[in-house]
Amino acid sequence: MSAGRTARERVRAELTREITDIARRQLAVDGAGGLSLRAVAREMGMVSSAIYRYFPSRDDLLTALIIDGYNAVGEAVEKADAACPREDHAGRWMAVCHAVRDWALTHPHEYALLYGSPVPGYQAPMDTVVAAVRDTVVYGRILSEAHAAGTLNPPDVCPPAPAPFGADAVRVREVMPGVPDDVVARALVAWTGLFGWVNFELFGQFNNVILDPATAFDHAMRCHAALLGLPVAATAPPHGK
Amino acid sequence: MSAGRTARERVRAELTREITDIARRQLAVDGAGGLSLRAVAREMGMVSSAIYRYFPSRDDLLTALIIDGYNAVGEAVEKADAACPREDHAGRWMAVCHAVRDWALTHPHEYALLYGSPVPGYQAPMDTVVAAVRDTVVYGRILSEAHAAGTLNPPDVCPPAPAPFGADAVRVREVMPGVPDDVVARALVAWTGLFGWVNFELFGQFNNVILDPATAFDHAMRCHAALLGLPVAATAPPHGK
DNA sequence: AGATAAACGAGAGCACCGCTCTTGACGATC
DNA sequence: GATCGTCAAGAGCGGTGCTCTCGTTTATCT
Repeated sequence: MSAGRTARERVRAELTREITDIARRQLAVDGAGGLSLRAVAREMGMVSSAIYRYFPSRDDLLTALIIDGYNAVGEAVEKADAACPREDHAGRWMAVCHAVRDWALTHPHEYALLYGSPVPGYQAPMDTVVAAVRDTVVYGRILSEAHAAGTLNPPDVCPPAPAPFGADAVRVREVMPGVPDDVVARALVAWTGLFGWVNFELFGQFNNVILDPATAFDHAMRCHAALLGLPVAATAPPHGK
Repeated sequence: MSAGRTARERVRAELTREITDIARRQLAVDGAGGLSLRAVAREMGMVSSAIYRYFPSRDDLLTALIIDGYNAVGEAVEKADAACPREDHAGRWMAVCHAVRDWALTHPHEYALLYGSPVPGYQAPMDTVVAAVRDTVVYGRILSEAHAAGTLNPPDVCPPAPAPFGADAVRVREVMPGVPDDVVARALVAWTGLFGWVNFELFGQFNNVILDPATAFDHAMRCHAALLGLPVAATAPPHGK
């Protein structure tokens, strides 16, 4: 079962992988719009129509790259979380934030493909959603464990979550069992705040304004941690330069 | 000065406007990637090359649409703010949030053009930045006035802003004079949180999870208001259906 | 072992795109 | 009335995604 049984299946898997590799390289250079099947074929010494034996359309190739991207950021988040002491829930949250930002900064076009504007006419198939929530699962687990450990003490500053929110909260709670509605709401605030910040930084809204985004980002995520009720220190960790 | 003096200038201005109108309509249907100069020309009964008399390249047409978009959302924000009592700073913040979200929901492709992934190879010229900050100026003025009125009382939950952040804070403070560093930091948190939420909602990250985004959004923005120190009520306003 | 079916690469071709260049007609200005 | 700048039109270049057909190769079934 190491690879496909027949020689044909083996070379097919290898070529498929080569296509996605080249496509990812092009993506990193030119962005999603610059991804060209013909260019991929040219670089492989093939003819453009041959690519369609492996990916029936450009969108299917994009889907493969999107799934790979979600898995890459999910894996980065998982590793960052795993490197922290289990009981340091605030540190794990901060590690997740920095992992997302670091991955986004090193893979800007892939990040844009995942969290930027959807490519026009492209409909994300169901295959993507399972990979898309890998990072969210990690995030939810941190909150869930912090709540179970009793270290999640959200300050009494927000108004109580409105009753109709409860219906949505039960769905979000699937990735953070046991967490009460008010904290679920704050979890959404922090999660959207994390990606909102990275979007601003990556898509240029901070240009000429925030010149030291690393410092500001770290502090902003600490504010989110504080609102969540995670006990967070003031000074920045030794992370980054 | 109502319009250009000569007849030639008048018809030129009119045609330029017609081009942007058609382009905006195409943008609303097919998104930024689907914007085609040839299609615009076809709809105008012109030949494609004639468009280049008015916009030297596709990117220049995009720039015009981007500037229009920034002005549109800026105007929506200004109107929403102006409709509130001056001293109700929390209400004004909530009005701004809902104005941004409502405009984004009614103009999703234009919003994506402004706040989504940058189109590959496109470099935003300087003309765009002045229009881009119209909404931010409104936001900053609300905070500045609330601070001056003494109604801005941020709860003591966040760690103090690190010293290196001060350099960036002075630039942000240009749109919110008088506001101390700690509040400037929280202002960035709230602002990125607002657009981060709208991005998630518009770009599909909430699909199958948040089914009542209006309710959740309103509450999330109230949480941000609370963190900012704006006195905010619990229940939702009569806004929307 | 031989026949059958599936998979494959190559090539031509379609309709579209952004963009450039040239040409001839029109209109404002001196 | 001549001139000069502006304009729409057309042809054309190189690029794109995608389809179809054509021989060839490979795996599988009888």
